[in-house]
Amino acid sequence: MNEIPKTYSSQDIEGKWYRRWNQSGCFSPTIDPKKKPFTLLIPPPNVTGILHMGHVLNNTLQDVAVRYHRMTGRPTLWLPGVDHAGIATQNVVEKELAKEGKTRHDLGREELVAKIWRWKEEKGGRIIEQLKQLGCSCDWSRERFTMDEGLSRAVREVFVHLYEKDLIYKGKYIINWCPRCVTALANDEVEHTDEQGKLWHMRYPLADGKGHLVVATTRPETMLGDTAVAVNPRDERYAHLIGKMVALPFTGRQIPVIADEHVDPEFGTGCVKVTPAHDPNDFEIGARHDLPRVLAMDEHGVMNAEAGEQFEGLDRYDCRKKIVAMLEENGLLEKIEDHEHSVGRCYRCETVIEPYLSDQWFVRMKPLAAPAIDVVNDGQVRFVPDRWTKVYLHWMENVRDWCISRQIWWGHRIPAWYCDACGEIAVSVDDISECPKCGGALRQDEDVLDTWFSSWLWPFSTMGWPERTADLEYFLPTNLLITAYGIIYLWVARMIMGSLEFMDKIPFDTVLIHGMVLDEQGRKMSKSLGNSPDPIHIIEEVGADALRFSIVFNAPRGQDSVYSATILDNGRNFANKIWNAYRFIMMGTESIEGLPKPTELRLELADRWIYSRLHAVTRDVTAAYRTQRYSEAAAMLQDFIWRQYCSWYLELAKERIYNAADKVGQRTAKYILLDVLQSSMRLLHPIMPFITEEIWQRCGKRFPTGDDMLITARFPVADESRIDPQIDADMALIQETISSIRNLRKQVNIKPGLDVEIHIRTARESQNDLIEQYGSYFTKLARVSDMFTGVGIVKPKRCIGDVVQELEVFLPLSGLVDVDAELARLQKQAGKLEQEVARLEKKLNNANFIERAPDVVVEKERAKLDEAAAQLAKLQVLIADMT
RNA sequence: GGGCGUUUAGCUCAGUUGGAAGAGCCCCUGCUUUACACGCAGGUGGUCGGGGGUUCAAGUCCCUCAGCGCCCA
Repeated sequence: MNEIPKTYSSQDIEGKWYRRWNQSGCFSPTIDPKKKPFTLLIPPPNVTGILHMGHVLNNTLQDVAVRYHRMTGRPTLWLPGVDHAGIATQNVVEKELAKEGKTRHDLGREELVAKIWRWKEEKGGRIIEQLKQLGCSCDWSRERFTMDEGLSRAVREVFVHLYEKDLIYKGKYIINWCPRCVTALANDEVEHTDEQGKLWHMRYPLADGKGHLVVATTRPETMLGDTAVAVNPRDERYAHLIGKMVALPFTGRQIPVIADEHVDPEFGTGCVKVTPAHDPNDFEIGARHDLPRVLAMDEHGVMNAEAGEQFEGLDRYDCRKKIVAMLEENGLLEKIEDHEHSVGRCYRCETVIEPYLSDQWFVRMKPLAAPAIDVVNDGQVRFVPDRWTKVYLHWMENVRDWCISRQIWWGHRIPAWYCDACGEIAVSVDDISECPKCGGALRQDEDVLDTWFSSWLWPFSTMGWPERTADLEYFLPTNLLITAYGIIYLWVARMIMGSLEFMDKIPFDTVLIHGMVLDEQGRKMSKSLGNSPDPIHIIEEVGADALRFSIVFNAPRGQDSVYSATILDNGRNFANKIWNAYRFIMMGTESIEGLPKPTELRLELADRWIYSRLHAVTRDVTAAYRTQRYSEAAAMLQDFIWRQYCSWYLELAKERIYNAADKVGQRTAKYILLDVLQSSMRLLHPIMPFITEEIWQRCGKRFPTGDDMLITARFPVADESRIDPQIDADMALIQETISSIRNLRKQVNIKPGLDVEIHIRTARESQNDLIEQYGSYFTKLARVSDMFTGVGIVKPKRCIGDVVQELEVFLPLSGLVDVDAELARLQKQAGKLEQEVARLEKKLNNANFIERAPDVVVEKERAKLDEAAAQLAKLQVLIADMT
């Protein structure tokens, strides 16, 4: 048996098991109408994505959920896929083009799209392979891509459906515009940071020549697009100005002073310049007051003819300089203040976003939001932790229309056609070439749809919709969605709306929101910072199991978690510990023939105790898995396997394993070691799938369970009748006494190999019986050669002592004792007890406490006081004897 | 500006219905004990951010202040 290596090596094991699982078909559920399925949808990663720590956390949690539920016998589906990530993917390919000195316009639309497809086939979806290395048990036979034929069909169906219901419209609106990428951006593609800027206070002369007013702005160049000045209607300072005209400097235009509720009188001067074409708030003010929209800039951020001759052709920042200089010259600059404000930048190229008025397609969100609010309010869809419900509802109740068009080529082209002859706009699921109205030629809209416009259909498009499929019938609504809080609005909320609109069903009933993985400095891990370690390197070094365990252990429910290399030690060490427990059992039980029947076992205290603990941990871990408290499950299992099974049970079992004279004892210990190990592997499998499968398979040769593979084996069911408080208490007394003896030995530096004599004064006969019956435990774990126990036992003359529960433990000494050190130890212990006693006495002397606290609590406190007082008295005797 | 979260051992963080605190890592001591030094045994270490309140009793509920973080505007 020496071929079992001393150190666990994940290298050969992980790939081997992944292939076997995959080949066995167990990742694909069998549809069984009699059984309730468990279904989980992957948040599709980008086709350009590579695995980072956030993915590791997100997908490990999903795999834990999936593996747990699969083991409970439910047909379990984890439906995987990737999305086409419009802007990101096109950018990757355009960058390659740029190296050749070309732009997309050199290739043309068709060729560029073909090139991106080729890139996708060759290099895209690498993350899928990486998820496999992590151990994700997705049903790869159902893998989807948002630009698959079926999903593309779904996108068109939805577009047409919404257009026909007047829920999609085309219009001019302010959107996030990147002048460098020359496209609209989704909200999530804009990164906001607080930056130090300036607030310019500008004087706008009144048209009647009677003075001026002052407006403050962070973007002076936008004044060229101003079409009004707004004040709050309740602001008495400016009431007299409302309705007057202002002479807008440098433009020759006169603009009105208007009153609008949304103006904050406290901000700046209380007068706000209104630029409807260049600011989202101003756009809304403009809409309310029917103001003209002057677009003073082109799509590249360069001032256009509307800006006036002297500014046309200037870059927006050059224009800003010029405006400020001219204001100064003309005495129109009141003052400049430092001002910290939020600046939006393109997440890809970091160019400052320009709020920009342009022609875009929108989805009307209010009508879709209403039912999606209801299903959350009435509990059909539940967020975990609950506080995210408020975040969701707040967004939903203030939802704005969704800009779905993007000025790029990679994605679902908008299925709208324009007839130049008659001006008709036709929308169609299938491509059309003739105007349905006049028969004239058509040209298709150049834009593509936002990637989220396909992602929001994910719950049903992946299952075959618009076809009516068996999958849809069986698996929808799905059960659990696990995702980070960053995409509650962008994805989660929209899926709820989409599913209700198109399927008339909720997409899932539980949404588990987890935190972000931060680096050691508390920063979000991101590609641009380059602060995420490569999880694949980690897997190659310590194994996926170690990574998974560490990350789950470290990620409490709903909180951000910090990743650093040191948290990996925990998982790696734990894997190694499990491996060595297995190794010992195999080596130790090698020569023991066969297995006893359960009825032939001769159970002793430690056996009953480890089963009591096993059933308790099974109960608790089951509850944790079911309620998505995965880090708690990890902690409970580590404590059970390491602290209880390895440190106590396994050590105690050694005596019987090595005692060939007692066959029954030997076979009993072997049986229980194997039984508890294989049960533990079942409990731990969802979190550490590879090592548990490997060990469980190897154990199975000696301890057959009838199951083929652990991945599909039954998850243990707790038998609470085997959780025995009396056994637990007896065992605790012995454990504490052993710890006490070890402490005493250490106190006087007795060599670990040396046997000692121990005297124990007990409080009751039953305790004598217990300790004497299990004297061998003391021999083994505390190196006790002779033990004297009894209620009336005399304290040895030269000894040190300790108090455990109601027991007094004495260790006789032959040599000298360091009296001072020993006194210090006892006095420290006594000091703690004195505090405890004082505290409890105070409490119990409080009439209010006795009167108002529940009787059980009072009784408990009284018992605590009795025990503490008794212990203290015994310690004081020991101290007195020392002096 | 609005909202949410967070502040517990040197570090990273647990702590489900209120009954005086735990883990991992670190640190100190001893150990090649025939599973494991990625280990074993023993040990040090916390006025649970400050203040106030409710309660017989608060890390746990309420108010307030401060720091940090995130989301929305």
